[in-house]
Amino acid sequence: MAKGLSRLVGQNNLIFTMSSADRGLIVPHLKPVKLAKGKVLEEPNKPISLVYFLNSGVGSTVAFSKNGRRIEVGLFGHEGMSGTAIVMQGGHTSHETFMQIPGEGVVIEADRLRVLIEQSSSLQRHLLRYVQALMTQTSQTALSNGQFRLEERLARWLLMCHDRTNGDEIKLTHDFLSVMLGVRRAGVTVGTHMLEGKGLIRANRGQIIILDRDGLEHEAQDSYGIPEAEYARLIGFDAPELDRGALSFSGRASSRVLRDGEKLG
Amino acid sequence: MAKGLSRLVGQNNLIFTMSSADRGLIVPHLKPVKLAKGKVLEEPNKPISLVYFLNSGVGSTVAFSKNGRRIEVGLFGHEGMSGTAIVMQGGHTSHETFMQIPGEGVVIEADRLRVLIEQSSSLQRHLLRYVQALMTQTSQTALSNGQFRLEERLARWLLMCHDRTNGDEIKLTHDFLSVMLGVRRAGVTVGTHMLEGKGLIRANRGQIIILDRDGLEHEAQDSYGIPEAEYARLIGFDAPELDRGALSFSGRASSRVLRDGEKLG
DNA sequence: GCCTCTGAGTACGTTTTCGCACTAAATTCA
DNA sequence: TGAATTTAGTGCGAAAACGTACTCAGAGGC
Repeated sequence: MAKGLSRLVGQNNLIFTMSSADRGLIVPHLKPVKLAKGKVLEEPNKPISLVYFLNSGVGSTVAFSKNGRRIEVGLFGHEGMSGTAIVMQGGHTSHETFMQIPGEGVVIEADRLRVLIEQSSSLQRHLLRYVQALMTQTSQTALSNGQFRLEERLARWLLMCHDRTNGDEIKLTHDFLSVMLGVRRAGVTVGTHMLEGKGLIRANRGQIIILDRDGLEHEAQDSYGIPEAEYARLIGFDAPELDRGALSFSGRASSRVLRDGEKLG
Repeated sequence: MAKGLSRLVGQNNLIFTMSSADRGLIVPHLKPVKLAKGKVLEEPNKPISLVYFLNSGVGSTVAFSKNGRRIEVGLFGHEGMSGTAIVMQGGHTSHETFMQIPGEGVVIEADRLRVLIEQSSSLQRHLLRYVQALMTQTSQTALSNGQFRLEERLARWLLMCHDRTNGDEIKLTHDFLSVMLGVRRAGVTVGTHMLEGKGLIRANRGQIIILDRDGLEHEAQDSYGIPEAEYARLIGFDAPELDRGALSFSGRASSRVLRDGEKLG
């Protein structure tokens, strides 16, 4: 099985799949940005002033409690955006969102996006449907956290990350991963060894390489897949006004042939 | 501390807090319904045709995986609604929603609601903000599932349920609760004994009575509270055009004086 | 090259929860 | 009233994950 959410890593799929009218509306307000690792895209309980659409890299949304417990509740890359509270008319959230794997994207003023959403109900609809896909992901994360074992959750997370990056190499530390999964750092080390022992990944210092994606999907049991299918249903990967046959992604292309550095904005 | 989400159990707070213009728009299309325990409000992967606003009782949204694992990802009562995928323009979700504690409410055709949302951006905004509050709840559930112990999660769940019911008696079985929390039935039995031992609740067959709400909140650590605060921020409990001083809920009223059978529709 | 720092590997007793199974009590139904 | 069913209580070994802490190795700086 090929990557579940890839079409073109390097181009934001939300912008790619909106109507050309909406794209015409939004593109003039987008500025390209480089996004370093750790860059904060949303601060908890603070009004969101900028909304980011990623072309590459991975962002993470983390919920936390006062006593310091934290866990990832959302993950997005070139298929998504930050600042969904703008789309939801809520202004901000209690979560923190930051870059986990560096990349680039385009950024728009939140106020400007608000205006555009008001102007175009089709744009609003498009972004709302993305937020619904994201909600499905969060729900599935709640299910995974409560019902799946560390190893399965690790496999799921690696798959989600793999979907959002070019190539098969993921650069991050066990320490970082342990926060995302809400487990011990040592637990991640043991977990990666398990997956390594099965020949599914190879792990070096600060790096995990996906060797057998199918095997990982099997390992993740059915903790992986539902949100990805929901995204495909709600957003899809086709440019709505181009030849569908030529561009559609139906789960057959390999990640290696999809490289593309093209940027919008 | 009084209940976190109560104003009037017996009247839907989303409808109560919308502008009177929007209320005038929606009320003619609402039909009162009784909602028996187990009544399915949304089926997984099926278009939603009816949207329910509860006046009383509690509904639950459950995510599940193919191999039969399931867990609650959303809970709502008189403060909320079913069918949020209509608001999100997604049509349906992969989850199941059903009544967990019987009650009553009002129901509207999904297609009709779609039209009303299109007509009134303030109505849409109101409902979107509710969905954001619900997302916060799901996120917090993901955090709880991954980071809190059974006893804490149990306390949290009881509090959330208490917020949405009249009085201090909650009628449900350990078996049911175990599905919601994603733990063993026997685990719930042990958990309730712990809370009972601390004098926070009393449990009989098919019934749990909240004795010490403050104690439960302390027990739940900070797994409880954030979504409730977010709901208050985004929706609130005031009728927007009435004297705020007279009706506002600021966490002082007791659940016992809030009984009210008044219904809309 | 050596030192320092960061990230990973490992160990071990402990806690939490599980899976399973059996018993007991309350409720319902015939 | 007695049988059947549902719900709750209990026990026990096993699995999973935890907290903590110490060691080891690669990478970068001086």
